[in-house]
Amino acid sequence: MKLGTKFYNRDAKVVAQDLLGCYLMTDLPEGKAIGKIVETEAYLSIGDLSSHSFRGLTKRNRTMFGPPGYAYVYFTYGMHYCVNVVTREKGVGEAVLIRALEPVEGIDIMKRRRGVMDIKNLCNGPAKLTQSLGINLTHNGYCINCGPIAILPKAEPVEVVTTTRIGIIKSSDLPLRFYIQGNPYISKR
DNA sequence: GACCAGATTGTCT
DNA sequence: GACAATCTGGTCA
Repeated sequence: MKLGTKFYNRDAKVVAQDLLGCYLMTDLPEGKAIGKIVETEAYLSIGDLSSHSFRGLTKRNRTMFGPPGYAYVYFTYGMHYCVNVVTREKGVGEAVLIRALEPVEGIDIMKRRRGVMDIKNLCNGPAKLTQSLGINLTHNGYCINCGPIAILPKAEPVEVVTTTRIGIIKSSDLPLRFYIQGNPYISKR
């Protein structure tokens, strides 16, 4: 079973919760790397001042306004990449930011790419997991499950906790951050 | 463990 | 010209 357009073409806050427990995989020449999604955040198109899509379509965020089920990768703070999954129909501008993974496969590759030995420190942050999985700007706009980036369905149901988002100033009071209850691999702060 | 500053560049005002 | 959906390494306790 594969997660199709129907799965992604829903409210970002619904998709964000449903993605918890699913597996994010990259299959690059270096090798395969898989992690379980344990933390996400939803970014909406209306009333969400911190969403990149809030000010309308720009060169940078055009992927967010594309069809659902695509990877939106952006560059920030002069040195970091973050991955999102686009939700809703083309032109809406909603996405789910993937904030943390629990390493499952290809851990040696992740360690090499990160230069860190501690497993708990490989994917517990949005910029860390992109580095571990080898994701960069060239993957922006890729269709998920038709390229080197794939998302696999969850193996078992998970217990979801809802809180406010992290690392932003505007609209930081909205309850749009979700993570798996009790999982040791989430980012903290 | 908690708090603080620095890195570094694309993008928007 | 200012700032950003962040991380790391330092200091102090």
